[in-house]
Amino acid sequence: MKESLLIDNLSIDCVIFGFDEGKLKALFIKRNTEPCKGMMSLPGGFVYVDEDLTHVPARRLKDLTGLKNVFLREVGAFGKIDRYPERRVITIGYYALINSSDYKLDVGADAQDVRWISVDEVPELPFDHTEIFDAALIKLRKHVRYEPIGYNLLPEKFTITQLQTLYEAILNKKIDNRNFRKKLAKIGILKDLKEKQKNVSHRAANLYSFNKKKYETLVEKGYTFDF
Amino acid sequence: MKESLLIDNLSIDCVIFGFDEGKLKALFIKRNTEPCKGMMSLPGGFVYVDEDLTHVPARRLKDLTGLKNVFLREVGAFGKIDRYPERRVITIGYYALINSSDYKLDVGADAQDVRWISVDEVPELPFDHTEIFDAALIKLRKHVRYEPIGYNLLPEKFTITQLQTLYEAILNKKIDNRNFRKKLAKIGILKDLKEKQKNVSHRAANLYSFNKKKYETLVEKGYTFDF
DNA sequence: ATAGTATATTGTAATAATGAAACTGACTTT
DNA sequence: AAAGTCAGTTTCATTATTACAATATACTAT
Repeated sequence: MKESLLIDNLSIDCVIFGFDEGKLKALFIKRNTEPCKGMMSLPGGFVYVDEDLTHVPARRLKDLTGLKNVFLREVGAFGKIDRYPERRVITIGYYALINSSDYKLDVGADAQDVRWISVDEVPELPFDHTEIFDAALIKLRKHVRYEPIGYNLLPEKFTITQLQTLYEAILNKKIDNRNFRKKLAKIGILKDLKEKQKNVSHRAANLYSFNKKKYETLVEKGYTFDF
Repeated sequence: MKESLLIDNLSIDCVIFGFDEGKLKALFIKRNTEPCKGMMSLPGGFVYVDEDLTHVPARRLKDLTGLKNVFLREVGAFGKIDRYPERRVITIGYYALINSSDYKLDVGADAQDVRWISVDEVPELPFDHTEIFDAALIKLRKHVRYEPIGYNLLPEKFTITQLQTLYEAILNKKIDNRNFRKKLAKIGILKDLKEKQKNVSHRAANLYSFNKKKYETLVEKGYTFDF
């Protein structure tokens, strides 16, 4: 049985992004302890003395959603003197990208304390969580332009239209479909699965997956993207 | 007299970049306490309980170089279990850009414990300082491509050739002079000072300064750079 | 089978950015 | 005054980006 100590002045907070119904959303939980009991807030946690810092958000994600090997990026350190009312606590913010179909919340009665909220409908948050959330969204928007990390928000197999809708949701602007496809074709990091969508009431779209190998080769060669 | 407490499990470390003799350099200090006494290392420090986190690197810079209002960016949090041998300490890395002509080290005898070292000649460093340094350099290279932060490394008045040499040093590649000038002219964030270099043994170059106002206007309009 | 509906997919012309060479300017050194 | 050195401009060919609309396909309803 694990018996390690928590470091009580250092925490992490996580902005967990998902993509559903064509919208970019984030996962919030209702606080069940004081201070700020009852408010929706970012999932967070403290660091064990015998635990690497980067392990903490991964552990928290696993506890909350059951998901392992989640895509995680650091947002930054937040350390204003009075950010946490009880005592001096410095927190490290992270964002995670998950495929929300891997983690559909029960809409039943018991799940009231965990909610997906569209990023433009986020309510008032406790402590400096609004600042952390805003910083995470800004970083995501920057990162997604220069690295193909958006795939982490989609299922294994996806259509080009889904991918475009995702980019439009994150960057909050319309993208020309023909140019988008041309750019993707040129970069060549999509693997054509030679499969079609099923059970759709219109022309079925082709399915693709992300070609990670190809992407890593390009990065080594110093290739740079810009969506 | 200030009598506040240091938080002993949270520190900051600073990669201080300067540009001199056409080379990108960083400032290192020789440790005068154990552990690792005598090794060159990144300047760092601990956080006071009544001090905002972001104030710490600014204070350290001021103590070390006398410079205020230095350009500072966060690199990230470094929190491996055994990164610091004595006890569990998590550190936040920052990088700073300073105009090294504002802070010329005495090359005399007393300054042996502080040195500018070219970024491709950095020696072995204690703890995880190599990791922090590498991360800082990677971030600088990324940031400099999308924001005109390089100006912080140059004197108030500079020539376009100096600016180009700076970019070449940071990005470690040759840039076409004609296109570099065209791009600058188009962006229009340089203010032509209508002044010339003096005491040079060739045609004197025109001097410019950075037009911060213009830059901020462009950013508001959503302009994006790519050098 | 046919028409209707909804989404998938494709091409072309105009414009802008880039890369490369040849030339002029201003000052210094010999 | 001739030669050297770096500053800065002009021009042109090549390549990349942008803007823009018609056709193809799969399914549904009749």
